[in-house]
Amino acid sequence: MAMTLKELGRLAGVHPSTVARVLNDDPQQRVSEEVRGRILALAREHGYQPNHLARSLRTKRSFVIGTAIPDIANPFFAILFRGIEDALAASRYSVILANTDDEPAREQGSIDMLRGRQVDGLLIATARREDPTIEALVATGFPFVLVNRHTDPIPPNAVVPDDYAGAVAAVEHLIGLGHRRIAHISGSDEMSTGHTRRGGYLDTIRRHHLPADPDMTVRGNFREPGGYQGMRQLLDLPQRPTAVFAVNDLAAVGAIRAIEEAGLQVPRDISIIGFNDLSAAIGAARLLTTVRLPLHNMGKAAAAHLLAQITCDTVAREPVVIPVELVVRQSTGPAPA
Amino acid sequence: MAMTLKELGRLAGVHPSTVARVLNDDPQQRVSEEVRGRILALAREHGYQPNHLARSLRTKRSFVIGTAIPDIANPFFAILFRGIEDALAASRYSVILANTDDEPAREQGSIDMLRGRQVDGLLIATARREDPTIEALVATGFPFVLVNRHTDPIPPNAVVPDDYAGAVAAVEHLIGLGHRRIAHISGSDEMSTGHTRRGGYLDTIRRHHLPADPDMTVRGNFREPGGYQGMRQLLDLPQRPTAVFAVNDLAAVGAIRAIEEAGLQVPRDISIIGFNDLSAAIGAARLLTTVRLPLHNMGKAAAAHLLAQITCDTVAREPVVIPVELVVRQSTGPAPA
DNA sequence: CTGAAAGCGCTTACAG
DNA sequence: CTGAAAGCGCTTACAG
Repeated sequence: MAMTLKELGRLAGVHPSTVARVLNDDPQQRVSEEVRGRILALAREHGYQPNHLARSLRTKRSFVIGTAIPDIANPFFAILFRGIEDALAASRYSVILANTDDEPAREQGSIDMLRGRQVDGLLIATARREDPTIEALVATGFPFVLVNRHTDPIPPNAVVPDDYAGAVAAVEHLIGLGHRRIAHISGSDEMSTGHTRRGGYLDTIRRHHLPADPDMTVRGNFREPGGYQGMRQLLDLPQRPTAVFAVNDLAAVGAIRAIEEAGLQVPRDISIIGFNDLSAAIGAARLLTTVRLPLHNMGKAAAAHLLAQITCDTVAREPVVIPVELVVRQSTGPAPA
Repeated sequence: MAMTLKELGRLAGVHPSTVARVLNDDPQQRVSEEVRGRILALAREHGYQPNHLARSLRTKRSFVIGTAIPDIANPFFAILFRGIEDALAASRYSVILANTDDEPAREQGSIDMLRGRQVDGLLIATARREDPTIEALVATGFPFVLVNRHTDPIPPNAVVPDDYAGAVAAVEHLIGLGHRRIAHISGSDEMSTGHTRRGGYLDTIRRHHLPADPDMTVRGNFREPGGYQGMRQLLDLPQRPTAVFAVNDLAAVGAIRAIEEAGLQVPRDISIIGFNDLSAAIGAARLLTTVRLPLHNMGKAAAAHLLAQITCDTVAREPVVIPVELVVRQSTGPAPA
């Protein structure tokens, strides 16, 4: 049986509301030192822990944030989530996590569940560019922020990577190395990340008047097997690319596997560049040239953005676009002669 | 403003308790079809979601489980946690996660925070063999289960890998390949996993009358850099081992990196075996011989064990020991002549 | 079949 | 400086 204010009041011989005042350090009204000391001692002795449920019901603030994530077992989202949890814990918030496996019905179900649990706000990493669930959420005025992926057009309550600049930097790096047949293993066009990176790739190819052969873009899925399959397709082309921009590191790792299986070498025969820089998490990406995204920081920034919205009751005016940075390692090199 | 029972009652022209009865499908007392239909329609129309806070306060069941994890960004714990979340979600429980970074003070703080939030039980993946925080928790009678790591001696409310059998199988595999100088890169002896695996290694070495040189056990830390450093130590030995049992896959990957950096080859010069089988998560472990632990299932089993304890109000009589299985891949081979 | 009331453990405006 | 009361949104035993 957990200790309550009422019981503590009984033991101290005072009214429960007096106990509440000293335990909450109520700035309005002073309590005599004698009573305060007695209560504090009793609370410590019995290890009193306030019941957050009751407090939340009364104050209408739960200090819990809900997070919808495609899959916490994916290292990308695990690191993002760690950033979120770190920032939230520092502000005394807790987080309830729901995995959606990128199924729209589960995104909807998770958001309903989380709101039923009276979370103070939502961090959503599952947005598709067209997302009726999120459109409906906007209409309710409930506080939330989109992280990593945004709906179209980008709303002010979003914290996302600079996908476009990153894609441009990646492709220009390859062009700078002399490559002209540059392919792209894309993600899904339903997500802003996949769509924007593909756009950056295409624009850069065209701006440099390189061949924009439709065969040079193959569809992956943000995961290792998608990169592997995509690369196999590219290797089967009559004229294969000399360089590939993969939508993320996992796809790049899959592509490298396909290349090595085909008896070719990276970067001697084909250069590969990824996106995110998960080298610290996935050993296979240790030597990968990539576009570094400060993932843990992006999580912290998203949490901060949401807390600002909740506590200041203001709506953000601008999305936060996280800068990315080219990291040249050993998977890219000069175009073969 | 969220819809409440009271408001719904007002709209339907009935008492709030009647609304509660139909929405909760109260089996005790029947409600007329007419009233029931009216209420159901209204609830749907207004998207009524019950307030879990209020319900939990009243019923003293929050349907929330607290989980203490060293670091969700570590793929091992991310996969374990995914199993936990899957099992919990299937039973309509939510989970609040706290990262402790293996700091005892944060384990204590997390458990206090979680209990303050009135979770129905705790899943603890941060136990040390001697753990005053957990000892104190036992004394309170609060429901919890230890997962992956246990306090000593192993309590009934634990779900852990068969560390001992796995270590024995790993070392016997190496012995079967003809190795006699077999080293161990250990984890920490403060954790049951590290301690038990080291015990299994030593016992097996001795049972087969192989040299049990103290230099053959080096201390790692369950992570890649620990494996790397440990292997460097082993390579510096006057007589280096021909095979190494690493406490887990991450350490094994680090060991392989050290071996390759030294210009040697796996398994031609040195065989390496890991533990866990994270090959699906970390590409670098793709070809690693290891002891497979069904991690996702262990998470599910731990959650089930806890839910049984909560709903049946019975205390488990036996710990659950998850069987492990040797997976032979390409990092182990015959001892060099 | 439905209403009225009590109470979960807090917070907080109102008295005195 | 402290008490008494109301109320957050539910559930549930008690009436009728």
